[in-house]
Amino acid sequence: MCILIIEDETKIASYLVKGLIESGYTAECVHSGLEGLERLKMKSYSLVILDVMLPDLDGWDVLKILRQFSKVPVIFLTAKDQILDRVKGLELGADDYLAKPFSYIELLARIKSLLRRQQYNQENELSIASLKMDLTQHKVWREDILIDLSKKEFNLLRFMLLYQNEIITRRQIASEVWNINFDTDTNFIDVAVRRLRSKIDDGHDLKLIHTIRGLGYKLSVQA
Amino acid sequence: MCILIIEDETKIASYLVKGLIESGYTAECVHSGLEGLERLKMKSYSLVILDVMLPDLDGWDVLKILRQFSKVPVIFLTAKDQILDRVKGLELGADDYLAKPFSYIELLARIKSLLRRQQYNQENELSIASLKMDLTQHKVWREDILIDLSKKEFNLLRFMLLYQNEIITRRQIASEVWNINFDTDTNFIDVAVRRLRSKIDDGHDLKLIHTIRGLGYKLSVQA
DNA sequence: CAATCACATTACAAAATTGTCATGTTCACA
DNA sequence: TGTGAACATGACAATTTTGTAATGTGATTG
Repeated sequence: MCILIIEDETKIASYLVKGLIESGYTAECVHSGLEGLERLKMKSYSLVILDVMLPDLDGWDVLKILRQFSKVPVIFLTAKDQILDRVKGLELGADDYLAKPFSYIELLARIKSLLRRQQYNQENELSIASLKMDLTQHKVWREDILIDLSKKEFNLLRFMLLYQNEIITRRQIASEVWNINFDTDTNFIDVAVRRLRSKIDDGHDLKLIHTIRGLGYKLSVQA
Repeated sequence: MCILIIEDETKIASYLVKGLIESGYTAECVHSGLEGLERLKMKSYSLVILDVMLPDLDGWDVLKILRQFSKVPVIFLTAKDQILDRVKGLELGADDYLAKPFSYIELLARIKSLLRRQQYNQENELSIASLKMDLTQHKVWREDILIDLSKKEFNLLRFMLLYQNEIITRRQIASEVWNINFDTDTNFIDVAVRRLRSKIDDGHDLKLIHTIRGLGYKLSVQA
């Protein structure tokens, strides 16, 4: 949890660093936009607090360049009555704003909430056609409709998505999804596939799970 | 899915770009280490194919600098009999190797597998003390021992981890984990917490789930 | 074209999950 | 110190998930 502060007013900067460290974060501070970008390229931070008024590049430019290589959340510090600039910042991809002078308590609350949102929303998606899986939230949609899958169904579908457009054998499925590395005489995989189909393919014209006779199954748009 | 090729032999480079594009990837190519680093700073790639023999910086140096700001998977192209260098590359964080001359089919297989591993392993962890949760793999450990949680138990624990060190009320839990936004007269949350405790705290001296009498619960090291 | 093989489908039962309730325990305060 | 409120715990039942087995269906092959 390291926070980078880009702020040229040393009073404010050291006040922030001190406060954040007391609050349990690691905090570093630089006093110009270029220095800030340099640091951000070399090290990964959890969050950036960025002042608009800076000696070399201004905050907007820093943000614009930053967004070309990083999605790190940014809290902007703007002067009191630059409300109009909010639009500008939003377009560039800042995540939050705070007008100077600001209350430390409020800043801390925003940091907390931003880090939490960040952690939660790190999108980690697998998809094919209209089928989407969010690995982090453990959710699946077909045509944007949320589908409730059981644990085994979810794991099976994740495996199929990972190997989409490739034929996967029952043996592979048994090994990866059930951790069973020998052949069984039952058809539990067929049944599992059936159940998955009933949830993601039944009622749709475009089927995604295809049977490859004699080999196994394949998740793909075309059979 | 954009792949960056850093390779000074233009013949090999253009052969690779052509092949990868035919295989459905987007591919870009630069002919020196410095150029490569420049690109990698400015844009995010899914994978890098990096030749060891380069005109300015050699592959090892490129990798060393790259690893300071990026975790992008790298496949190394080394000359035939530099087996010893494998160790060197491993230490620096390369993900795979291929000895020149290489077969395109083999390269493609390695790319596929690397991208897959990458997608699967994007670690997305929440943790406190010896308790770890991997959101992507949907797994939980205490003291590195895997713990099997039910869906509700997992969601409850995720919520607690997200709000660790803060007091969370039954009302909040009901809302976030059960999507119940009114008060019920039953104690189902108490029971759920009990079940979670039995899996993550029972048998450990250091308890992580604390009751805050009159308010709710708190996940933390200190009560 | 019939026999067989591979897979689909359904039904059933075992196991796991989840919510409810009754009862036990602990804590705070009178 | 005793009493009630707040919480813990264990038992139960409803529900869901999961594996097994029997039967149905369609494709392939001799």
